[in-house]
Amino acid sequence: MANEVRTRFAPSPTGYLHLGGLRTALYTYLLAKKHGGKFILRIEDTDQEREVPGAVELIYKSMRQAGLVYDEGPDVGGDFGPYIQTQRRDLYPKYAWELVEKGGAYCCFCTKEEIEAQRKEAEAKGETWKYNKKCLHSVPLEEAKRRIAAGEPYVIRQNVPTTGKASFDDMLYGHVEVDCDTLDDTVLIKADGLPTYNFANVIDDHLMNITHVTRGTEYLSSAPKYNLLYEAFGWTPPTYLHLPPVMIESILVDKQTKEPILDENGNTQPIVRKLSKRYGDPSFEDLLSQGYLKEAIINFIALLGWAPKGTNEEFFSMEDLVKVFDENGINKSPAIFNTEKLRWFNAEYIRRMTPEAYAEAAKPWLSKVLDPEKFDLDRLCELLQARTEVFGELPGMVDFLAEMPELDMALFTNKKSKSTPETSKTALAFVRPILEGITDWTEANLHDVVMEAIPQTGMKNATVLWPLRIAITGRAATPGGAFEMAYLLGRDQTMKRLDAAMARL
RNA sequence: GCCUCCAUGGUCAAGCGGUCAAGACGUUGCCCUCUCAAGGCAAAAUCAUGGGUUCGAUUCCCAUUGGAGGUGCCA
Repeated sequence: MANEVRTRFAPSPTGYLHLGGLRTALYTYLLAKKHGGKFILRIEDTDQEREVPGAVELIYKSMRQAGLVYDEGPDVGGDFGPYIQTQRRDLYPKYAWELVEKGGAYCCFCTKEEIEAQRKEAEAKGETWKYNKKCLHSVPLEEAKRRIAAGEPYVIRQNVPTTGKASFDDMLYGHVEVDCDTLDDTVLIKADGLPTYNFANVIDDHLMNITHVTRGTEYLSSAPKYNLLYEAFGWTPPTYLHLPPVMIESILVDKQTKEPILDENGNTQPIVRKLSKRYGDPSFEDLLSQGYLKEAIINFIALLGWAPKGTNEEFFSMEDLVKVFDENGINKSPAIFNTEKLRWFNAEYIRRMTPEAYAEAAKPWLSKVLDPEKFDLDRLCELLQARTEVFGELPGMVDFLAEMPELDMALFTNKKSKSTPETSKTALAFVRPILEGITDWTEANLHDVVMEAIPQTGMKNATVLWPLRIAITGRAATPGGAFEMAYLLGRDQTMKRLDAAMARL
């Protein structure tokens, strides 16, 4: 399989997998799978200072939960391992030296401090800083080797041509070309001996036979430089697919206090920014724990900045996505994460569940506030399914069943049902004995008996039923009407709450 | 500042020289109705601006404006 497509998702373990990363992983997976190829996970942990403990495990977990099964990776093995860059550390210098011998790179003995000073100076003058190739010109290779042998710290820099153009071709963005003189001689091997991303990605992608490189557009402007590296090695560059970032619209807040920063008129200021953990934007894990379905999240995230060709269909399982995915449908500009649409997708997936599956998913949430022994949770689930957008909101929707909330008497005044405290008082006085007379406390009985009696009052149904529901639930909105609520509460609770409300009217 | 990329409603978007410029979310109204949902129906809302090219531009080119990214011994 010489032409087998091999893609890789290569996160650095600096925290959880946020939605932008998840989408990159998803597209990378889909690209491989639609060609029947392999999807590989590689951990890019060459920046040891930024590494967060436990982040690697969290990545594995998130990938599994999302259904992004990788064919090769640190915890599943493969023929091109190791798949963690720090475990490949001995590999990189060898290639770097090969490049040095070929003239594509050189040793640099300038210290971080010297470089920093130069950069500051250039910045003060408003110029773009670029390393001046001092060590390339002033330190011959033999001398460099001697100094290194003597233990002097050094880095290896890419030797970018000073003239001409560098370019690459992207599946989405097409041909991208830059003047070499705008490019800096970036560090390939750091003083700690580890490679920078700039070098490691090229080496590893080549060594792992990666055919398609997918990554964020933050690499778009440095990609020509990577191609220079491929050329210097005499390697064929991979096919590139750069993906725009995912943004979120929020309000401007203080980074420390998280308090909104107001403008001169005292209003909050809307801003669009990249999704980030720093501001507490939800990760995949967060959304799952809030009660979003993974299928809904994946479906939503797939459609964020991408649309399938030739169809208006919006619902796709992972299998569907593999079939229908087409990189040409990716939008080139950043997409804004829209919580409303995610909620809708989630609600829609919930409505499409079988009642049994719904009940199974909902009961743990309901049990947080309701004793399963005391309530007919199956009936409650039936009522709740069409009203559930996010499972995490369930407890707040039903807690009034467990305990009667503080009754707001203003609720007895309602325009639509023509209710006033007076009509409510009358209505409740009328309904109470009827309810009390019902011995078989079923929803159907409650409904039939009360509905049959209402015409005697000369009031419309709502004028009688609105106050009843308010009296026993204390809520303006409930997941069902007066009869459903009365049934769920049971006879004792219903009568008790009714009496308490009547006493106050 | 410099470099790269991008630009259709509030959001996600279809479109790829001739369309009354799809669809979805959200919004608004109506219907249904014992509340809220769900469901049904309807509506408002988009081609950033200015120049070209063309018989004809949302579509091609240029500029402007706006946005994103890069400019690290971070990825």
